[in-house]
Amino acid sequence: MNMEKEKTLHSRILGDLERRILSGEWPPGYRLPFEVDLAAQYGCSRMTANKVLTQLARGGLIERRKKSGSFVAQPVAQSAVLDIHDIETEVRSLNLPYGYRLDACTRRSATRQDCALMELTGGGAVLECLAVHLAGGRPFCLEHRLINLATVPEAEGEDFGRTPPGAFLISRVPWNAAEHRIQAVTASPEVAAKLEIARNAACLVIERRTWGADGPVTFVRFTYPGDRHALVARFQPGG
Amino acid sequence: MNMEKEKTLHSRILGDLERRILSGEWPPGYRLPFEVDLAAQYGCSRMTANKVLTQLARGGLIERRKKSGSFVAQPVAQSAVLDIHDIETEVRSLNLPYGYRLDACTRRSATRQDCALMELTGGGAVLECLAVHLAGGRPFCLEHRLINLATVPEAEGEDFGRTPPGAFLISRVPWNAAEHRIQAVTASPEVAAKLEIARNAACLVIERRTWGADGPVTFVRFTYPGDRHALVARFQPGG
DNA sequence: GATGAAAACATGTATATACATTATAGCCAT
DNA sequence: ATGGCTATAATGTATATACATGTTTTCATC
Repeated sequence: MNMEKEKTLHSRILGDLERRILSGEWPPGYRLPFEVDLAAQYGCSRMTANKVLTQLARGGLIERRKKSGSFVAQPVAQSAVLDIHDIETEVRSLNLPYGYRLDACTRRSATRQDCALMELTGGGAVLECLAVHLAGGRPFCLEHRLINLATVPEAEGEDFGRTPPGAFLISRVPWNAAEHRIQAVTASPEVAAKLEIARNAACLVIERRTWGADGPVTFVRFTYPGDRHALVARFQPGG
Repeated sequence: MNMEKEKTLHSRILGDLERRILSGEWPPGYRLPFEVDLAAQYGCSRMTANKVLTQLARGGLIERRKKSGSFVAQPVAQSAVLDIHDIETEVRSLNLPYGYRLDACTRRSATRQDCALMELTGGGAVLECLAVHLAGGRPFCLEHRLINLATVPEAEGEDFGRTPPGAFLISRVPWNAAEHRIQAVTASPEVAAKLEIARNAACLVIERRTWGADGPVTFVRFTYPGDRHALVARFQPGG
């Protein structure tokens, strides 16, 4: 498991400090040596010590305060990194042929629910798409998407019958923030029918809200059959 | 949404390059200026340009190759950061009193299933705990945990009747890697009874495997009522 | 022309240095 | 005491420099 070679100076120091923190030798709240002292202890320059401490801080293992020093952070949360892939990629990595079917695509004024889902304030026009992603001819997941036409007016002219809106949006619309929400739900009769699974089967639901510089871009809800899909995340302190 | 002040030199440059990449002005595969050229364009030193490019590379937005230069990466995946909190913290942040009940705690030789769950190779002794976390007196989530006694021998003497094994492990055992697996499942009759939910209700299952320097440390499966719990992850390119 | 050595090149890492920023401690006058 | 000033200490950022590392290109030799 531990395949790091720690070949560079600062990665050796980083590993050493990480070990001290993670082993509890330096408990939460402990003040670690100042940059100059670390530099002296390891026989390196302050810049190198700074780089190490900066990375530890970015990784959330320590907290830095001017004048006071650097402290081991209280372990409030494990932050795991979740790679959320494009669905076509996901399907193809299972060695299954990918397919896509657009069920509906309508333009309308944003309802109150639309506004809530996209965290829209002003209202305006939205595009709503319902689609099914297929793997090996069978339903793989459902997509329910709202696109804010105020920030993505060019989406109105697009034909989403062949290419999923996700691919279009990823390649054409700049965005700078996203939020994911992962839940388990019981399949409604409609969802069960579309996914060709048993009624009341468990489904994994991933909702994503995306923002660009000009406000909300899109909201999308993916619904996967629960017994056929899992999200995997990994965590390595300090990366 | 965009609350960044970009006050330092390299964060301004970083923001500028990010904008160019995310807006599509520099498409995937595009070779960005060399460090020396960037330094010249922005009137800064090569070290500053290097820092910016290094951060972009860490964030996965670009890929760097010696001699060849730095290239905008193909957007293979959105990497979202998921903060997985301690359950007691999670419950208290809902303003509910936290409770905990240990249902079973047995020591045994690792079965084949135990080995598979923990990715153990050699076998050996394990500790298995079944517990319920309560919020406001009602079941909040189930915990099913295996502890590898080969790497955590001191767990055998612990009394997990009061404090959950997770708290003990987090505070006492060093670990350096973890993997999370998130799924939706249909509640079995036993699970439904323990969580006091309807039979066949959807549940969110989070499994975590943890490794230390000496091999697997623990495996834990948390089962939440699907309609009462969600995981939230956020993503900001470049952080 | 093929092969391999050498030069050129871009990034990777580390150092010494400088100055900016900011929180703390101590001091001084009221 | 107390309010506010200043000195100080630690981190934050940036620069110039140096050498290491790994690729690609060039070029001399066989």
